[in-house]
Amino acid sequence: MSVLGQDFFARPTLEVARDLIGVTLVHEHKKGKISGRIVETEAYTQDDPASHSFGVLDRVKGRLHVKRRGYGLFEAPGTAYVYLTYGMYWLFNVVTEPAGIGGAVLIRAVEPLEGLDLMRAHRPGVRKEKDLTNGPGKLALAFGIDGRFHKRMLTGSPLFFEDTSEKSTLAIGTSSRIGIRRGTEFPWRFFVRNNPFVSPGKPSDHVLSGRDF
DNA sequence: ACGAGGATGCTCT
DNA sequence: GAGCATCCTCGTG
Repeated sequence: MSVLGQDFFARPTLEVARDLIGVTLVHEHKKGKISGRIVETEAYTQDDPASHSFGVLDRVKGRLHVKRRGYGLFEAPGTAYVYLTYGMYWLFNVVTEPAGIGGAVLIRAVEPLEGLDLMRAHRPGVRKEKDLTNGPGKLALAFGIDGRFHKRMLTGSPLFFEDTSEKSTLAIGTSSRIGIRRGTEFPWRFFVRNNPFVSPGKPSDHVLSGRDF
């Protein structure tokens, strides 16, 4: 087991998204340790109409405007990009590529490993274990991740990624991404095949699988 | 199992 | 004012 450092994230976004499958997400929470195995991710790149970084550079004529949404995607690799969607749910991303290039990976689902009691406390009313973390908004709630983590470095405590040795045996599928209107033609969602902890959402182009890795 | 509809607030046009 | 990288509840089958 080893903690993933900046060099892991300073690579092409698609590679990072694929390689994060099987990695353990750890939050050393004040009330106890929470962890889960990542089973679903999505890649968002700079030249991607679905990404918050899309067109940001052009619209300000080459100069980044700090207040604009998407600015955080140009931060150093391994930085958290956390934002509120639908006015209610935090979505947790990790910034990829060298600093100055706007890419990130959305963590969409994990399989709970440690801190199930804390997850349940953060997700009152949830009955089945898989419903604790089988979606990007759900896992943020279960892990206690919110806007306070925006722009924080994810290469050490309290929130970080831990590599494991069992990854190579995982059957990884791909599809178009979920919940987007533009960029639906890109198969940039990665997930563990036949894993019950993957989110129930439908890919935006209604094609269930691309090629496998 | 699956689909429709509402919640809710920030960003951008 | 529209759109949003979502989730929950409540229908029907």
